[in-house]
Amino acid sequence: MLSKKTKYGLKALAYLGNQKDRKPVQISEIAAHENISQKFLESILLSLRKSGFLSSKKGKGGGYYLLKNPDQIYMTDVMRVLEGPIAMVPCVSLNFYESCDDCPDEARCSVHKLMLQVRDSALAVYRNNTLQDILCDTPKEVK
Amino acid sequence: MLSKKTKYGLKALAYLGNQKDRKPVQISEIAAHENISQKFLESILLSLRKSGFLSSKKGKGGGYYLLKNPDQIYMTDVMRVLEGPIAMVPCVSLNFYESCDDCPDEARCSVHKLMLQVRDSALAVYRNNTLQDILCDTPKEVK
DNA sequence: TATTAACCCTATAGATTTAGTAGATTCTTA
DNA sequence: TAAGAATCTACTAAATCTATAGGGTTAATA
Repeated sequence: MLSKKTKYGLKALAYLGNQKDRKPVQISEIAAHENISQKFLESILLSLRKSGFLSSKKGKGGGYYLLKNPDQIYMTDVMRVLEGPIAMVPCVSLNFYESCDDCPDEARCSVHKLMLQVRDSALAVYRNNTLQDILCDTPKEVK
Repeated sequence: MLSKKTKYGLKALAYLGNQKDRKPVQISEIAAHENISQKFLESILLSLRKSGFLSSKKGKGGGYYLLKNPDQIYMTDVMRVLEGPIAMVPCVSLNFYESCDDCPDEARCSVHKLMLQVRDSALAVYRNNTLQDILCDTPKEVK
């Protein structure tokens, strides 16, 4: 299951991506528009800022804004920050690899065999989508 | 993340699939061989039996055995029983659909747009794999 | 009839998720 | 320089999920 953190994070990024300009948007506006608990969203936006997707401005007229163009923001990176590993088991993870302590031989492990394929297929989707591609009214171009 | 239930369930199915015949195999044997908590495995095998993948025999010489040939056991079905929905959000689930109460328009939802692709790609993998395909020493045939 | 092994029910520690609360800090504007 | 607006930080808490343990019951076999 996708965590609400990821779901809200994606929605917030999309909301910012749909803005005409890059003027700061307040947390309260995003929260209201996307039906998100404001305080929860606050912590999500913070982690998106710390990982370099967003920047923020304090004080009056402040808020959050995208640091890059939507077509430069890859879902692979966003998902890894919000949801964590793309792989469903650590032993097939590219960025968060860990061997299973209960499994004597990865090469002969059924779970490994299957989850490797699942990881690759998910990765293909995330690599093929930028924030631009999932904005509303933006039909996905076939590459 | 893949739950241990699913991981153990897959391993148990694979263990049974690797047997030469279909004689009942005891829970204790599978648990020992695959490093699984016996009690936990018990409940997993029970749910696999109730969903029609396995059958069991009580008493001496009893145990669990596969009801079908490994090449007739599709990962799509196994995953749905063990892990639940294949989709990461209910609003893109084929078998467990639920609309999001916080989302006014699915067609214009970024999360929906992305997760639909992820579901399809995962589904493609699960549909293309039977238990036979993930057994050890069984190279996956290209279809 | 004794043994064996699946079956079934209950409880629980621990982790994770999803927030809510309170206050501090920083920036902008008047 | 004061006031207000907004982010930032830290602590807490409820709710759920996960993984496992315990113990008694039922059915099959020898």
